[in-house]
Amino acid sequence: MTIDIDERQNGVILTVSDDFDLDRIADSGQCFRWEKITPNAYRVLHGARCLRIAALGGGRYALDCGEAEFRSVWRDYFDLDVNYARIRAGIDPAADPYLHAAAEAGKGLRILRQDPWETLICFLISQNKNIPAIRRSVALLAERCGAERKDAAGAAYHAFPTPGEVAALEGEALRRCGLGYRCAYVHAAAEAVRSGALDLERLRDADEETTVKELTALHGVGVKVASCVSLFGLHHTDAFPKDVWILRVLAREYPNGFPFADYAPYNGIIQQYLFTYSRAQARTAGCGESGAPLLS
DNA sequence: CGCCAGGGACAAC
DNA sequence: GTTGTCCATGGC
Repeated sequence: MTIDIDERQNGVILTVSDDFDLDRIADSGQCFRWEKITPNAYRVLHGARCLRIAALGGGRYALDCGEAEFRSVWRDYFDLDVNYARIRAGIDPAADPYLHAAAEAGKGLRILRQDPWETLICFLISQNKNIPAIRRSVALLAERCGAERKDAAGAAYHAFPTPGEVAALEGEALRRCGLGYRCAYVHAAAEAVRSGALDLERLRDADEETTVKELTALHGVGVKVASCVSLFGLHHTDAFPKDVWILRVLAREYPNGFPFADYAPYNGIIQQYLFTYSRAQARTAGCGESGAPLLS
């Protein structure tokens, strides 16, 4: 696997030999602030930053940032030092044809290294919402209290708000972001991070048991949301969030249990293939499968 | 309109 | 430990 950078006048040209499909990542339910701006380009909002990235075909991408910013920020964010094709190759099609099909269908997915604070708030908001509704609430929150900035093209965007900015919001202002009963959860989490009572950076190198224990101490954070923060915000690639779609797959395809030992420490990446495959199949199958009961 | 959503708190067994 | 109910709101 190789990545190459070619600096141009208004950005860089990135060439990647590994899995990297912008549409698959944007629709994977791990990030909620990617905006599709043309059929093959996105505006990617990450913390206080914004990047335009366009797929040119043949593993080439145009990014509107300088080489230094690419090396210090975006290379890490897109997880470009991890070889996803090699991880997919570890799936034995004979041993698990279903997972193999899911990984083939999900080829191009990567687990972004998002900011843990932003990830915590996004997944706190995510509970009992569908993905379009999560996007909407997160965008409203950023518009409400995130600093207004300009991207490289001069277009405005809002930075993801800081813990202090969210903690300072009045209850009514939070409620207008469509947060419903999650308002108190979001406010308390912001205060915990602002005050230092919760140190997310310290969890980067913590084991999974410690991570889940500390995160679930927050009101409104259960094991599933904690696992999402772990996987998408702390890059603990073995974390395995179980939402309604994954529970459905586990019940239907793995009635005797999922073989986690076979894929450690990449069960989180495997989980992402199963998640997107499950949702894609429900959509193509029409309304038959999607409403199926969770068990049997 | 009714059902569902990248769930979790809480009470009741 | 497991199960049922409720939560506020929007997508489809």
